[in-house]
Amino acid sequence: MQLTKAEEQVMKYLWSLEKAYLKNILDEFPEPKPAATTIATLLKRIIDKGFIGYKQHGSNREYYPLVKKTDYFSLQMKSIIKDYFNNSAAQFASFFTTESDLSEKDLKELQKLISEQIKTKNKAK
Amino acid sequence: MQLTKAEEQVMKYLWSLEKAYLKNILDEFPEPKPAATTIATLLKRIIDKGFIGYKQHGSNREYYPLVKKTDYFSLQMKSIIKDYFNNSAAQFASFFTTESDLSEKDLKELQKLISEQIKTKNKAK
DNA sequence: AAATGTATTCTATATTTGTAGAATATAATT
DNA sequence: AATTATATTCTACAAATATAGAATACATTT
Repeated sequence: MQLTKAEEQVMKYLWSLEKAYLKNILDEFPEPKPAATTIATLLKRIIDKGFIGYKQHGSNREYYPLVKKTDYFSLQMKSIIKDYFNNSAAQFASFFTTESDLSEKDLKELQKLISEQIKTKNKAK
Repeated sequence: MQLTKAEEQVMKYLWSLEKAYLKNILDEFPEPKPAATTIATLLKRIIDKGFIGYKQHGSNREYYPLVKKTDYFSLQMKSIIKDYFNNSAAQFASFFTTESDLSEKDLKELQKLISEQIKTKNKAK
């Protein structure tokens, strides 16, 4: 299941905090802050969706992500690639490298990475 | 402004048709098709958001995208990269190449593309 | 133990989104 | 001219989402 925008925002704060009490998350929000009950509602919904867990400490809970940011991100990417590139990661990659306007330094960095990837693939054989 | 899921679906059909009357879009939908008025409502909303234009032909309209699919996609990517990669396309690219599990053939293809990119960059100097 | 700070749950409302019926309008067909 | 096909607008309602007040509960401080 997917997170809504508001839920995602809470997730993002939690990912950056790694673990947090309601208060800590509320503190992250810029003014005008939402009501604490709003955060509580969102936390509850995110828990129901299985993205957040918690440890009970007295009457409070210490929340922590159950899904890694990169994993959640991967899902989003897959959905975009499916929608816009006919499910082809290669097609996406080629679009991305030509359109993203990376600097020469970035491009060379990328080349190195890809070389390593290819090496790893060959080793696996 | 962003499109909602239902609006995006209509956009996708319109992108693939390039231009279309309501009927043509409706035809693209698989069974069970939505009501024609539903499509009409969505079209109107998308027009208000500025993503679609039209030419009036008698009482009908021939709709066409005002935003290219790749541009719309780029916006989505930017938003994701901003959210998950601290606004660094390079960071994203490196994550992507290591995580996307491209085939060796795809990787080599990518390398070629990037080489060309670098060449183009150098020419521009 | 009373007061205070914080969190949680329950409940509720406003807004946005998805969906479509009814009424209306125009063009093409009979 | 009447009928039919199609599209459009207006209106409406249901579901999902965003937001938060009221009531309640526990822990800490006084």
